[in-house]
Amino acid sequence: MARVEDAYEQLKSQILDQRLPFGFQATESEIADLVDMSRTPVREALLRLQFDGLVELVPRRGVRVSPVSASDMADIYEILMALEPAAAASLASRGLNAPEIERLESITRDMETALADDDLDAWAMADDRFHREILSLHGNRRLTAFVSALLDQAHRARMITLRLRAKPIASTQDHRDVLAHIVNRSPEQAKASFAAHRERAASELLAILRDLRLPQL
Amino acid sequence: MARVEDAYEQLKSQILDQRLPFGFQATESEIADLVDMSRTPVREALLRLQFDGLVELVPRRGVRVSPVSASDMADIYEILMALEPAAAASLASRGLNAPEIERLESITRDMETALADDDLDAWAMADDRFHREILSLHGNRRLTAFVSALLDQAHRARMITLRLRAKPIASTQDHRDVLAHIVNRSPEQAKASFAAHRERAASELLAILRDLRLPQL
DNA sequence: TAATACGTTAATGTATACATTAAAACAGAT
DNA sequence: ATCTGTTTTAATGTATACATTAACGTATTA
Repeated sequence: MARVEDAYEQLKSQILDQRLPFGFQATESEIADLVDMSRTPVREALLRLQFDGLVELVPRRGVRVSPVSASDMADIYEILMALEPAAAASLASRGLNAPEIERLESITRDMETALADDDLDAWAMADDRFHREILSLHGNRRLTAFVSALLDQAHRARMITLRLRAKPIASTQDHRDVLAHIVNRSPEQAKASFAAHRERAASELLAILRDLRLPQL
Repeated sequence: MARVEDAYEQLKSQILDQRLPFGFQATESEIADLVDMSRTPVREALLRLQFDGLVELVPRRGVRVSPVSASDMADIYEILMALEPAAAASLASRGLNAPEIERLESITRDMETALADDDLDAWAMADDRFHREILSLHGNRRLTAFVSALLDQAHRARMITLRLRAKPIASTQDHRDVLAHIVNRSPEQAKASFAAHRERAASELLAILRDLRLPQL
């Protein structure tokens, strides 16, 4: 399934970095031409992207890159606020070994460095890696796959709002706190601080989306 | 997409009621013959079932109906324990109108009746409907779709263990409690009782699976 | 002019033919 | 007899041809 995988990755990365912008529409044949293969593997890749929530296969009209509305983002953050703190608490209660701690430490340091350097792209990347590393350490494959898809869906909106808000000093500190609670094996505090982290992120993001009058990006 | 939908529904129902048992294997062509259509729509249906976690497309060996191991069930219940209580709390905090309450009441009564009649199949069906109705009332489409898939995955294991355990008196009372807390608009209590409900269900189920030495069903 | 009915078009949905490739079977050699 | 290399086979992966059908445009009529 090299072709399917290839089409999937190409299209996904183009959607995530907005080379294929919100609302972009095309027929299956056009997409097939775009990635230079037949409709069959392209269709399969598009179905996967639809499951990921990144495109919609609109009957008769072709494929549309899903817009991300404020209400979508609210739904997504609601789920993240339930799942991620639970995963963090579980990690805190099982405890991490030294290399595992170092992985999270390293990502957190990268984030702090990026913040100090005012490198928002690097900051966003480290932020993402931290969240994904927590999932990966937790090890529930279903949870990882689902949350990962949600993080991808949120990605575009976050990149848009990243430069429209104050420097993410608090968020960076949040990560530091969450990590400390996990390392200290304090499940309840890890959960609470992660929930607070997401709650802040959600309310900031939604406020910006609404202010911009971008209910539908 | 009538064919895809048809194949998907046929196969899904056959998997859920174990006419296609755990570990059943077949090639795409055999499945296509089974449902009397070409491989194309069948393949698409199988991909959906794979996303649902009900089958695995094993390269070169065909499609296999996913076994449900104790560890899979543990993963599934862990997610349910984070998401369902959150949904119940959210419902409790927004409040339900009369017809919405009546829907949940009616399902709960059905469950109590089934328990009194010793009709375990009817009981299981009402149990399932209660959980799905909570989701549906909550209205987060992503959450509904995901949890719904998890409930389907858990279905087979639950049906196997249903007759191997004591009558589900406590679970029935749990639903009654959760409903009361939602109606009373007590989010924290709704969340706590739902979590307790799932915790009990999970530990009973996992204990039976392990006792039966069915780590892999 | 507006509305409706009909024909055309273009997109997906489906079937099928073909290419690719991994596994199995077999043969030969050590 | 076993291991290895090769051949065969059979399954998926892919391309393509075809069927179906919804949308659009056009023409006719009220």
